[in-house]
This record gives sequence, C-alpha cells and structure tokens, in this order.
Amino acid sequence: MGNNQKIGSTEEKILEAAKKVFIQKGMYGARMQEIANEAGINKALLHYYFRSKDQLFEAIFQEAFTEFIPKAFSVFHSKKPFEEKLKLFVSNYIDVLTANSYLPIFMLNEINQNPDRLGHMVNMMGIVRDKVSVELKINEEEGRYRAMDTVQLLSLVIGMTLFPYLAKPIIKGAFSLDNETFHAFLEERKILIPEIILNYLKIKN
Amino acid sequence: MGNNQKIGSTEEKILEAAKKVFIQKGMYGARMQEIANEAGINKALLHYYFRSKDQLFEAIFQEAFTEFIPKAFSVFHSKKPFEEKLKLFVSNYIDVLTANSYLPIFMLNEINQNPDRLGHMVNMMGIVRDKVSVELKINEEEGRYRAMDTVQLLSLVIGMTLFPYLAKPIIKGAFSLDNETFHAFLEERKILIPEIILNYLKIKN
DNA sequence: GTCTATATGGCGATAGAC
DNA sequence: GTCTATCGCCATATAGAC
Repeated sequence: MGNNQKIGSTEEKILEAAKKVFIQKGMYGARMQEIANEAGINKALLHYYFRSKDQLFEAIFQEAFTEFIPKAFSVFHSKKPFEEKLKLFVSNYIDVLTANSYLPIFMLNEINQNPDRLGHMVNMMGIVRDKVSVELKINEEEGRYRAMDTVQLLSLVIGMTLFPYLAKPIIKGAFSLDNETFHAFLEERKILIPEIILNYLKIKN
Repeated sequence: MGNNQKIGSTEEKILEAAKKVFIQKGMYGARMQEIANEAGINKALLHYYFRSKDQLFEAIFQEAFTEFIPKAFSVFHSKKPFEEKLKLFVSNYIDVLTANSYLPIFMLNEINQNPDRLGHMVNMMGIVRDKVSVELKINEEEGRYRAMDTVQLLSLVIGMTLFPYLAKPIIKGAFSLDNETFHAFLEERKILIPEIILNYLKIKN
C-alpha cells in the first residue's frame, strides 16, 4: 500500500480522470472512452491497468471511502471537550465537503444502489457513536445537558451540514444564489449549526 | 391531463414498473427489458406507449415532481401560525417521505446530473421562501424571534428531515437498526426537529 | 507500456404479422 | 394493441503490432 506512485504517472492520470467522470456521471452513465479522453490516453490502456470498468470503479469508490470519510470524522478521536469537537467537526466537515462537493451525492447514490459497498464505514461510524455517547452521558449526569439519543444527534448534525452539497443545484437555483453567496452561506453554517445544537442540548439556569 | 386512465390499464402498469426500476437503478442503470418484465408485457409495447426511454423517464420524473414536492410543501400556503406550520411541515414531510423513501436520493441524483430538470420547482421554492420570510420578519419585529436568514432556516429543517432517507442504508447499517427501530427513530424526529429549531429561534425572557 | 484494429455482446428501437 | 424477430449502434473488452 502507500501512495508511492510517481505523480503524473499513467496510473494516477487514469485514477484522476476516472474519479472525475464517475463522480459526474455515476457508474452506469460513465463511459470508458470519456475517461480515456480525460486522461489523455487510449481506451485500451484503461483495461491494461484495471481489468474492467467494474474494477476501475471499485478503486475510485474505495479511495473515496478510505480517505474522505476518516478525514471528516477524525476530530472525534481527539481529547478536546465535546463542544469544541462539535464545532471543529462541522467546520472541518464543511471544508472537506467544499473541496469535494460532488462526492457526497455520488457516494450516497452508489451505496443506495448497492448497499454491499458500505464495508468498513459501518465499523467507523459505530466507534464514533460510542465515543459521542460517553460524552453526552457525562454531560447529562453532571446536569449540563439534557438527555438526547446519540444517533439522533449525529444524524441531525450531519444532515444539516451535508444537505446543501446534496441539493446544491436546487438551492442555488431556487434561491438564486451566485457562487460567492452560496459559499458565504456555507461558511455561515460553521457557526450556526453548532450554535443550534448546543443551544438545544444545554440546560439553562 | 387528468388521471382518468383505467386502473390496471397497460399504460398505468408501464408507469408503475418504470417508476420502480428507474428509482432503483437511475436513468442509465435502468433497462427497458427490466421495465417490461416488471410490467408483465413486451419490450416493444414500451416504445408503442412512450416513444423512447428518455420520454418514459421524463414522464416518471415529472410525475414525481408535480405530485410529491407540492404535497410536501403545501402547509406553507395555509393560514396557521408559524410554529404550527413548522411542526406540520416536518410531520407531513416525514409521512410523505416514508411512503416514498427511495424517491429523494433518485431525484437529487438526477437533478445533479442534469440541473435542467429543475423546472418549476424553482418557482415553488421561491414562493415558500417569501412566505416564510414574512413570518420570520413579523416575529422578529415583535421581539419573539431572533433574526435568522430564511434560506438557512429552510435548508436546516429540510436537511435534518431528509437526511435519514438519503442515508438509510448507512444509518441502518452503521447503527444496526432494524426496520422497527428505524421507523421509531423517524417518528421521534417529528417532535425533535421543530423543538430544536423553535428553541433556537425563540428569545428567552 | 502504449497504440490501432477488431471482436463480442447488449441495448434501444423498429418492422411487420396477428 | 400486442406480439416475435431483427436491425443497427455503441460500449466494453481483447488481440496483436510496435
């Protein structure tokens, strides 16, 4: 393992091109010819490096899974206080998503069409839930937070954070936001989302 | 216009089958043969009723758009107080989604791959935003709510509500929820989501 | 490793009998 | 309206020269 392919190597050019086309068109909409064009090479070379379209797709999909998701959830493994973790997660997640804005809808769609692809993600999310559970419990027992189900909390935060990327064309179209305004809209959520959640969790004196 | 095709007519059987297959596999993953099998008829009949695969797809897509979306957002045209509208919207939206749980990921994905398909939705969402804006403004001026951007509010509520349907296999898999538990999880959100939003909006005395 | 040329199969679409 | 048979294309995949 390890990313010690030369930068600019043919294999890497193929992976870049395939990522772009697969994410844009999906597994069935993508064409091997288009990937070859995008990579500036011949169609037959794709089969030389990756035996089939399926295997090329799987390489892209797994790469997204093993790099993207862990990066987004890494904060939960730190030792910071819960409120800080929450703020950092949202902020960090928004940055990662902004840099890969077409990845989420692609991944969700492919997982829905073939749930077998879930793989390791299941374990990772389970660990995140357990860690968050412990912190919620402590805060609850010490009278700072109200009781709240961890799965609800996580899915609310992730839902709020992720949605603008999934519905980007709808939001931009329906509310006539240009790129700059849309970006500002996303940035604002780094503050807004933790604020809303913490405001609900915290018991007022 | 008008749904006065006989129930069980060939055309309706085709539409049912096409809806099922297109939603499951997407535009490019779907096969005309599979739709024909699902409808219990011959492949050639599909072309007799709908000239091409594209036109059949468009029929399905537009039906989802013109029935599903307006139903979900109809509450905002009523005269109830804002808090009630919010609660009804979330509750009603969850019911509509539960009855069509594979529709959202399908629609979002197809819109992302071809944003031209947005069509009328743009106008409808614009109207919803304007109505909500007015109500937020009144509540703000009368000192009950803090100031909040309408697009943020709408996208937070929709994001929280929609997300479990988009990530259904992930949530069920990662947190090992069976069907019953997952359904209870969804029901709980009818209360939770409005509570969180209103708790944030309302200014405490 | 990289290319051109070609094989192979599948899919959307049509022709034409009934 | 509904079927069977078939066309024509295009996409994946392979063969084989360089």
